[in-house]
Amino acid sequence: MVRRPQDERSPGYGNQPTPDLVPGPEVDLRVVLLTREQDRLLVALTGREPCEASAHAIGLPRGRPELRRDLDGTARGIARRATGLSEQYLEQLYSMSVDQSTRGSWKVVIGYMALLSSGPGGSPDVSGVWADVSKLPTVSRIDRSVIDYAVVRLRAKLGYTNIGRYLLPSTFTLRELQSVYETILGQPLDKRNFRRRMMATGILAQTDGQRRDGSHRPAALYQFQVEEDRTTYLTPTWTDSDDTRRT
Amino acid sequence: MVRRPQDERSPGYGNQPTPDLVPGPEVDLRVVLLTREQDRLLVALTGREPCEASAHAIGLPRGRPELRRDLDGTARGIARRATGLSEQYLEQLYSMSVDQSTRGSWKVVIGYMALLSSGPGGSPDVSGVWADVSKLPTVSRIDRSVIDYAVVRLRAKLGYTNIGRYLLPSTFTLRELQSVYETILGQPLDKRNFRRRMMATGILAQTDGQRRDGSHRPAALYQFQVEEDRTTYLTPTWTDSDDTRRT
DNA sequence: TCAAAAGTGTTTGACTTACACCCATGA
DNA sequence: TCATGGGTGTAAGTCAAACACTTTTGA
Repeated sequence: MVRRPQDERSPGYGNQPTPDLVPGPEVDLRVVLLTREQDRLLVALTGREPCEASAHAIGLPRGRPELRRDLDGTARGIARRATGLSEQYLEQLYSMSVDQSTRGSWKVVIGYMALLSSGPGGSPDVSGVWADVSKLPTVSRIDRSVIDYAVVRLRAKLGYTNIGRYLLPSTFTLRELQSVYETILGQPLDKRNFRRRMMATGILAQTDGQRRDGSHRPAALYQFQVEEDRTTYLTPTWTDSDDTRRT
Repeated sequence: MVRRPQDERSPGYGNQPTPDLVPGPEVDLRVVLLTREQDRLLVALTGREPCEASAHAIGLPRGRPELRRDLDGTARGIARRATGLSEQYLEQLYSMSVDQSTRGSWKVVIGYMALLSSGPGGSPDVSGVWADVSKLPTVSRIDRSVIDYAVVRLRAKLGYTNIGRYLLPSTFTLRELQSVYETILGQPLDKRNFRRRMMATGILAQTDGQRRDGSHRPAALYQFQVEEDRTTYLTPTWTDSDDTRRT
């Protein structure tokens, strides 16, 4: 209950050795670009340029912040550069500090997840390879952490959002939608319960299209009716704006 | 299905004007320190030093990354400096880019949430003020966003974790626990249903202590039995380690 | 007519909600 | 004895899970 309005503990930037003069850590963005193909979840990995300070030949598309773009814009640019396409969904994952022991400093790595629908012709092109997330090649520990966490988030968000839609083309069969869920969750789902649950959301609309896929009954094509309500995604929303006034 | 193993799009840092030479954005940490007192959720706000580039007299405790500490450690240091106590729970919220239009650049603001239990003597001390989150004084738009998002996250996590425990002392009555939930959710809860739900988690243990609080029946004191299973918190876990080898 | 995937309902148990009274205590 | 908050149980409804057969089509 006692409250000293101000005391000798220093507020704000503290009293360490004039921190205004130290340069601050580097910021490094890494994007986990995910797509789906034939019941596998694929992540885009690009080659490393020989000069880069990485012990691994391959890793997540990455980049530094660009002066004329905010974080999301930079991440989008990295995704675009890797695939030539714009992603359908982008979400920031987490920022972590990475020790650069040899330099006696560390940097901030900001992870992003981006989802890309597999078009009718299979996986989109990428300047590198699409690797199955369940059979990853050797990548750096950091890249590995970011990829693992992206999958954890994606899996969790399947439960309370319609994030799966961003891995599908605009029209799709219910079986394809179910496959997205099964691929990400890593377990089979009951067809009837799944269809009932999806229908109960009220955002699926049957089109009059059909897909003939073999010597059996064709499947009805569906589409999502409305744009997603982003508030259910529990991602912050703000205007990217100034809160300083001087200089 | 077509995959070019490598093509002319540049991987990695891209071909923009030698980004290795630009200094990169500043990194700025802000901590939403929350505690609970008498059915109000309080956030710690500290005074701004006159030289600081803020238009507001008061705001979230903040700081720059420190060379010998990682992000979480820095956030903990900021919390400690503001309260003199160590927080019970710390979680990174989100990183956002903030336009510093007047400088033609931007910085990265990394938000943290920290929870502090109100001790037996009321709110802990703070070098500043504890403000009711539902009646915030004027703070910067960024601080406001970070605070709002912290409350959103806290509210969401009440649903699937026991995060509320970090706002309580080690022993507490069920009524106090319920009050934590009611304060954060902003709505009253049914006493019987709440108690049943809490008991069903199996992590509450009744102690043989009691609390006499007025001219009525004393309440039994409880405590949480085990340390929290952090995997339910959906926060990434990794070893803070090197992934570079050269220089 | 056969193979293969599409499509369709019901039953059960678990969980959530709403709701009202007695209990122990100090003043 | 009264005022105050602590403590308890049941019934109804909703939601999730398990489960099997018929339909449509091309070969």
